[in-house]
Amino acid sequence: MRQHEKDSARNRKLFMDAAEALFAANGFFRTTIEDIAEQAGFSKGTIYNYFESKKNILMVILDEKFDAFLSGAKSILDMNGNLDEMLLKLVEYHLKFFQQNTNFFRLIAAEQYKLGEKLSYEIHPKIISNYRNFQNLLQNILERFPDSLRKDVPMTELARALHGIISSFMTEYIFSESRSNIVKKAPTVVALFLDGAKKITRETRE
Amino acid sequence: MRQHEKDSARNRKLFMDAAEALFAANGFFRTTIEDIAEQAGFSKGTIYNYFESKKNILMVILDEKFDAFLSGAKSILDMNGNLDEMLLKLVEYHLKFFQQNTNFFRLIAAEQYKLGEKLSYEIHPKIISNYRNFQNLLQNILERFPDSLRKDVPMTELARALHGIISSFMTEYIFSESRSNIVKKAPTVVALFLDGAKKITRETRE
Amino acid sequence: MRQHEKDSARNRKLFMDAAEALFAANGFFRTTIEDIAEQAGFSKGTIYNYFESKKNILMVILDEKFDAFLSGAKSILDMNGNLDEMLLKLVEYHLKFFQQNTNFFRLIAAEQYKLGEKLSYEIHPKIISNYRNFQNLLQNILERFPDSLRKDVPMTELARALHGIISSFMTEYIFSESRSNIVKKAPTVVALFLDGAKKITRETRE
Amino acid sequence: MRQHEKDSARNRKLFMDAAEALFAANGFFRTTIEDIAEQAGFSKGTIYNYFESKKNILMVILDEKFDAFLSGAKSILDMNGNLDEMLLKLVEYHLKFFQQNTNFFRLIAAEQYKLGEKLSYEIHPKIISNYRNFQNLLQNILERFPDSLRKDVPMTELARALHGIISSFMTEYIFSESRSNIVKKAPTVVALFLDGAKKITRETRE
DNA sequence: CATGAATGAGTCTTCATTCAT
DNA sequence: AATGAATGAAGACTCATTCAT
Repeated sequence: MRQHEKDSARNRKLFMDAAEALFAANGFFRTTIEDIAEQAGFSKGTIYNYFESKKNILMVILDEKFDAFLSGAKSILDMNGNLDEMLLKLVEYHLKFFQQNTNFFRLIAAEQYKLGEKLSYEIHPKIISNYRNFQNLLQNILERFPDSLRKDVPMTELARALHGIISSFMTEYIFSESRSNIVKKAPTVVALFLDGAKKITRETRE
Repeated sequence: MRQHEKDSARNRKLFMDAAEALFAANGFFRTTIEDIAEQAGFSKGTIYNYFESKKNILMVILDEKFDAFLSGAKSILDMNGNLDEMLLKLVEYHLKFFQQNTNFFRLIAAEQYKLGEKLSYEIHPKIISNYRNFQNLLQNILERFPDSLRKDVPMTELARALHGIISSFMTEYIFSESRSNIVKKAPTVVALFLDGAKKITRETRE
Repeated sequence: MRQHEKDSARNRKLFMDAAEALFAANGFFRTTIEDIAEQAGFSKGTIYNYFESKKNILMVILDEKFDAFLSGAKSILDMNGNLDEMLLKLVEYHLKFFQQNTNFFRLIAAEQYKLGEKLSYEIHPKIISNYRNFQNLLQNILERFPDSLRKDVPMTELARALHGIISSFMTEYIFSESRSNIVKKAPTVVALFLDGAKKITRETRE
Repeated sequence: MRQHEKDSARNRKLFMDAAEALFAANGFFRTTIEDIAEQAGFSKGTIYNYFESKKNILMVILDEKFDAFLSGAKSILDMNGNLDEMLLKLVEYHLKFFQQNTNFFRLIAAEQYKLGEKLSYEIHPKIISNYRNFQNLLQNILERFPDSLRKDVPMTELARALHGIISSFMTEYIFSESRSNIVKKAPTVVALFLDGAKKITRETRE
């Protein structure tokens, strides 16, 4: 890789980081190309040497983050462990990724469903797909332990509930603008998911 | 109420319904005043006889829906019942309200975090406030049954988890564009929340 | 004249008074038809039973006031008197008319030159014409006393200077928002015009 | 000063000249941003690289012209001369400035009093202030020669009368759309102001 | 006649994108 | 590659005028 290619890659990253932060903070339509350029330390026109369009920046951000997130999550599937351990690892991974990419989650939360007709045709599927992919990973793990899980609720819905509990902790984190270590909440999330909210005699369950 | 007052109220409703649907479908910034007018069957300028500005339409929608949602939820608190029954009622209420106002939930999900600096100062607090208010209602119910609930997790987090499970079922509904009766899922939601995903000998729990 | 005709004339006057005041206060383009209607105690649409258009209101106001002003001024020409007396009468008349119609003078001062291409084609000539007509009246009087006036300056310019001095007192009145009796200044105006600002031995002049 | 800075200043001037001419010709509200851009040889949006808003263009024009006018007038005060000479210089200066900036005077004459509530709060004071400042300059000169001037009329009113005579010649120039050299009228203006319109034996006055 | 809801042409302003330097 | 002036399509909002009641 020659020098100018390294520069190029570095600048591209600068634009993407700036865009990610600004999209998250102000929304896609309220963020101007000039805002992004300024934040990245360049001037407006330069962006078009790196990205085709404003929309393209968003697409690239989504692709890179989703790829990174899912490939990391998948690598956890290859590990061994019992139900509790596996779930804990995955939940910890999600919360950690969230903590390191709060801006990004804010962004997809904000633009979660629709961004306008044209844009949404391209972006919405990415978001849904990522959402479902992660939920499938959860489900994959659960399916390895059929005997440990209740039968009266479909696996899909079990996975969905876990996904919901994880999300609720992230939402709280975003709304409260807390800076505490959310990863520590992983055991609570798993415990609530597996054992529920009711008071029980622990002995009878294990 | 005279005729023109009835018309006025009816037209206002027409605009709000149109705006709600379009904001939900295309986002606030992608939706033009002209779109809303056309959808409502009027022309551009007429909107300004009913609302001060585009932003004002959004504010009014949020206020009305949140008020309706919360006042309905509060009335459930006045009822009696055991933990399972109370939670079931509240979850059913939420899912029903969701089913009747899917557009609205899509809207607040989409605009959940940020809408741009100025707008978000006024709207974000409303959304957070509604979110917290409902979570507090859940917590209020849980607090009536301290002896039935596990002690190792704070009430706040129990309520948060329940809120998360409810949301995950609504998210699925939105993503899948399902038209099935989501209210039927209320017992599953409550069961998962209270008893968790693990297979257990029911007898030992009660 | 039947009753409804009297009402009609009265309402017409209400609209014109309202329009005159508002045009003067806010300018023609900043004044809305709704403002005028409200000020007159009617609602928007009613204006169109009395006037063809917003522009038409302005035209009618100008015509009526200019006619009144000039016909009053002309009647002074029919009187007798020496130079000082005649000028004093005319200046007093102008200042009195001004005082009773401050709004109107504010209006023509503000819209004095142009109101936009279309409008100005119709209104500008009226204003200029009135301006010149009054100046001609002044000149007519001066021309009756050729032996009393300096010969080194054309009559036109003498009349113009007098017009200027009158206007400067009205301008001061408007700018200072004074409510004092401007008519009292007539003798000063005439004296300054006839004798100038220099200190002189009065005896040598008469 | 680098090239693009020169261009920038030049373009800014182009916009201001175009705006000045159009505001003068058609009034502020009748002049559109697109008119100005076209007249200046640019397209609409470009104006906003040079001025914040349409209103801002007007403000900047007023500020620059008034500053130039008053600073030029003040420099005349520093000169020496007798009453006639000093007044002649100042009147010539005013008429010359007028001749070189007819558009501008047309503009402030047209917008002299009101431009609508908001705008007038900012612009009206500028116009009045300039008007008074110049009148004060006239008065300053007159006050240097108390023994040459009549005592029965306050200095303020003497200055006002002179201002009025000057204005009447400019008004005539605008109304007649004359292109003759108005500066030549300065001696007439001064003579009429100082000696009045009456025929006198010049010898008796000096 | 009076009303005021509806209309839509007209205006200011924003901003993604282009392109000459 | 970087710049930033120029562009012009697009959108919020205003308001004179119309017209059904």
